[in-house]
Amino acid sequence: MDTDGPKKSTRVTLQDVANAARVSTATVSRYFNNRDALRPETIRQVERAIETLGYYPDLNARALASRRPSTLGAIIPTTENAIFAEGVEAMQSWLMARDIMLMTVSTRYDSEVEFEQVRRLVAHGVGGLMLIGNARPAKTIEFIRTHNIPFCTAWSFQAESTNPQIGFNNFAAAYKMGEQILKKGHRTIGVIGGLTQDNDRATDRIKGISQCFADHGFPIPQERILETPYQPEDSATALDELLRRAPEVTVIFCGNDVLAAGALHRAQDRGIDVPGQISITGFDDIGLAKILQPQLTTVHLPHRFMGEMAAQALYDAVIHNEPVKSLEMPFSIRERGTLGTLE
Amino acid sequence: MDTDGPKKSTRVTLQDVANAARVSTATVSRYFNNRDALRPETIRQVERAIETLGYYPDLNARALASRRPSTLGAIIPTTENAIFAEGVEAMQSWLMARDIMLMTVSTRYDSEVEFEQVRRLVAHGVGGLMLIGNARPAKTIEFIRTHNIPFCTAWSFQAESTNPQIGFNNFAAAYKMGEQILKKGHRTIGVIGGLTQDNDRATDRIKGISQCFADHGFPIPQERILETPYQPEDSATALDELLRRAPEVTVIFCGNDVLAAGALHRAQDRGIDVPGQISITGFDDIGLAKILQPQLTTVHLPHRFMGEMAAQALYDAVIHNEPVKSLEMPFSIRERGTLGTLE
DNA sequence: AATTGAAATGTAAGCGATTACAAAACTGGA
DNA sequence: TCCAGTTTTGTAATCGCTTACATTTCAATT
Repeated sequence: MDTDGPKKSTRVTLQDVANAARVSTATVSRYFNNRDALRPETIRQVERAIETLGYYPDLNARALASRRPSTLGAIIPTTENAIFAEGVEAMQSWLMARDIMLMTVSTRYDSEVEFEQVRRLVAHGVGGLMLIGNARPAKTIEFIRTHNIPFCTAWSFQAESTNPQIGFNNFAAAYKMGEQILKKGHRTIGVIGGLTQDNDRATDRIKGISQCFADHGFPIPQERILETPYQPEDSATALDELLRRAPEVTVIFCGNDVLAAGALHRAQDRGIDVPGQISITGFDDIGLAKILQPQLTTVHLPHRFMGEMAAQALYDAVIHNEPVKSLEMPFSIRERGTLGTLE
Repeated sequence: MDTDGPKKSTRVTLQDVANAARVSTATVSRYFNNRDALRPETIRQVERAIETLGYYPDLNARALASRRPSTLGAIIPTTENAIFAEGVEAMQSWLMARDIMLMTVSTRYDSEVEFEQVRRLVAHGVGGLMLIGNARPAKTIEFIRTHNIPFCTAWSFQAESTNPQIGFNNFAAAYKMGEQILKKGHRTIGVIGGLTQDNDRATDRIKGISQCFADHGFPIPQERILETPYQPEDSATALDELLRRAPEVTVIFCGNDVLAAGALHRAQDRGIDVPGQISITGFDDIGLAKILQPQLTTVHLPHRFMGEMAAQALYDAVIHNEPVKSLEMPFSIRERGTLGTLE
């Protein structure tokens, strides 16, 4: 069919450099991994050879020979909204500075897909894995443990979990937001949460707000708690449903900022003033929160910091063989425009 | 210097499977790569061995031995807003189904960083690369070409570029949006574009809208064209500046949806009705466009399709040694709420 | 039963690196 | 000058896989 000759991109190898520098491959290898063991004179020779040949090491071959992985994996529910982007980006930068590549894949919130992705990443040789949250079929963690791969979960910190976790307490954060809401005078609340199946973050957030209101004497009736998929449209629909069921609510606690955006949007569409008639709160504090009109009152999380900590933990585990230890991240409420005071 | 003990996660290897199945490693390898060459009987044996041992191939070792890469790279300006996320996600899925991993890294819109990332990905052994747009220092493409790595650029299609491109004509799309704006009766326009340095998309979009208005007899004065970084806050500031310079504008063309969101937000903050007093248009049609209130009138792009096409092109190049051929994607205007009619 | 060619399998040499271990080249006393 | 101890370098095995080539197996002919 085509006449493009075979690709002969003859890679420059260690051997080539060794030849050019008139030393052995071991010496060139040492140049990269153990430079102190070399005479300055030798270093210069090798340096020159590398320079003129334009050599750079094949990181996969290195990983194979050294039994030291050059990649880590991050498995997140979705890349299409910003919730995880910032944290993963921070992770990536941190690792990259140490010559480790982060392979990021997504699961579309499906734990079977997640399992598949774990297998794939392991096959691709990642030395460690980061997963989101703790809720999933046992086989996934079993698989990882069986293959002796360091891992941590993130975006969630649950005292009861045995996973190494770099995350925050979703329950407590939601509880705190609840207190804030109560402080503003609200007593009648509706909840639009994410799907709780295999999602401990969604679950804990709903639990947190529920517990808070119950503790203060205003338990939330079941029919005022809705679960909905992770799309603004779904959230908009949920808002309609919620107002149908309980038109008397004065505030709506949303499981995350995207849901809050959808609810806010629909409310405004229906001519409902926010926060005049109804208040709305979000969770995560992604960039979106500040673009909305009014700006979203939401729970702020240290995404970048969390990403870096996860990176570091995994790195230490893979390179220095340290156990991954859990770390609880702080959170805080960001008061902006969507939570109003009720006289 | 620390005493990190050796990691002893004994991997199950081809050899192990071969032993268990009482065949040679070549046969087991054939099981994966050339199954037809095997007797059904043999296939079953190998299958059983694989099953009981829980074996899965080391994709890096395979890539090394077969000289067939198992990874591709995508280098995008940012992962933190959704502009590229959807396309890259589609790319990823497409490739994953073919056992190829996509390594995605970001440049923060810095072409030096981009160059570094290219080097890194190449060192990590990617078989092909996707970059965004055509504007960058020559050395980057030279480097890629020198190393004989198949590549394509995306999100931009320029007749004058010699790169293989899987993208759309930003100039034409902006021009078309201009016509739409004119059709609504607007004559006095302001432009908030992204930074044009090393960014052909931002450049072409500004050129497109400018050309359109000029062609129709309403050339846009230089002072009504602003360039701003890629953050909603910057765009908000730009809006202030624009209204200071030219309070008479009736419509603002924004270089992308994020900028449009920022401008919209600020306008509303200032009590300006959109689209009553001022119209705003976006570009890209990311999820955000439909969350805003009112929804954004913007240029719709086939993100997923583009991602898949890029994946396919690169795949064919890497696996079947075909040259990467350019492909122009269609675009369309999505009329929503932020572009009003002027009587 | 012998022959033969195709089909199935095995042997062993890489792929591009790292790293025990061995050998060679320096050191500085005695 | 010689020797022991340190540094520096080289040799060659190895990582987990693929694949050219060699060998064996087997069914179909004669």
